[in-house]
Amino acid sequence: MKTKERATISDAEWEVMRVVWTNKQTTSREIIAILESKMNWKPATIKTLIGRLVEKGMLQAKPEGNKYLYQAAVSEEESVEEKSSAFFEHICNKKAGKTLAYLLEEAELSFDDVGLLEKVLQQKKQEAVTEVSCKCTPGQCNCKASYDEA
Amino acid sequence: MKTKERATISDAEWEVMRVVWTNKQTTSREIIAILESKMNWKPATIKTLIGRLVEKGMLQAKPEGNKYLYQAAVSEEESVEEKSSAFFEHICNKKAGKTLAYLLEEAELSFDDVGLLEKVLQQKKQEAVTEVSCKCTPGQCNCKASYDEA
DNA sequence: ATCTATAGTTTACATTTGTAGTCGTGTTTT
DNA sequence: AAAACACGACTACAAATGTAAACTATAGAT
Repeated sequence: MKTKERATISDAEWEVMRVVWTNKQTTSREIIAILESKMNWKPATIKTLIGRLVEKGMLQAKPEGNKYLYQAAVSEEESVEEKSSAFFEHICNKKAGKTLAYLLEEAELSFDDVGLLEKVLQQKKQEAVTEVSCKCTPGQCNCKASYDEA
Repeated sequence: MKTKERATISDAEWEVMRVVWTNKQTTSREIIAILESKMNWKPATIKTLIGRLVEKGMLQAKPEGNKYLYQAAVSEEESVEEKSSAFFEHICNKKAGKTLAYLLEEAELSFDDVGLLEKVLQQKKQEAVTEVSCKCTPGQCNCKASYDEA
């Protein structure tokens, strides 16, 4: 049924991706060096993850002598956005605002961040609606009756 | 190594939880009625998910005659927060602000939401720092050299 | 009292994920 | 050249997840 959608990056694989995203062009040796202690993984484990990421098309492996140079085939932004969107699919649209407020509270922000957020928020204020539309399947959220919400 | 952490709610299971969170007290019949068409799941599938959620301690099953009344054993807020925190562990602290800005842009917000967010943001402005501390393992983000960032 | 619809329990099975060992083959070192 | 090593490929294997059939007990219908 699935529209041949892009495979997802698992948590363990994500650790590897972060290394590759950080080091544009890297080797398995370097990835292993960076993750072995942080994750307490055996080199073999990391090799497996690299292999899977290549299979999934998330990593590109350029032959370099008898080994490979790895580089990301998907951007970090793109991936983060995908993962976060997936997360928001778990909650009702109407709860997005409150959830964002929560995340905001939890975050450590710089003045610049706050500035950026203020700007975006100002913009959102323009497009703000009186009532966010709930697209949930009946029975999966309590929005349908707008009057039963404060 | 893991501190006997609470099991997680998988995506499929999450669908069931949403029904239970919405209907404080519910029956498998109702859960099935709600999800069968939305998810294109067979009743058996939903029964399995319910069973697993009970095992995991996410659902409480109160005997009611020969069947059960199900209710959530964990709150939706708590669960959403856990899932979102897990997500933010995937990115460098320094990127949290930009990511939030992205999420904000993507969200459909009401005036109330904007108001709430403004309030929270004002508060964050107080506690804002000049530079967010990066806690990443070297090699997993580019923050270490604060001067190589604009 | 019997039949039947139903809810829960058990079993099933492929895929994904986490975690890793082994093997073959070049590469580096001595 | 021989030994050691490094890297990718292949294999392994348990747990989690998605998906569901089969079986069982039972409450309600007739």
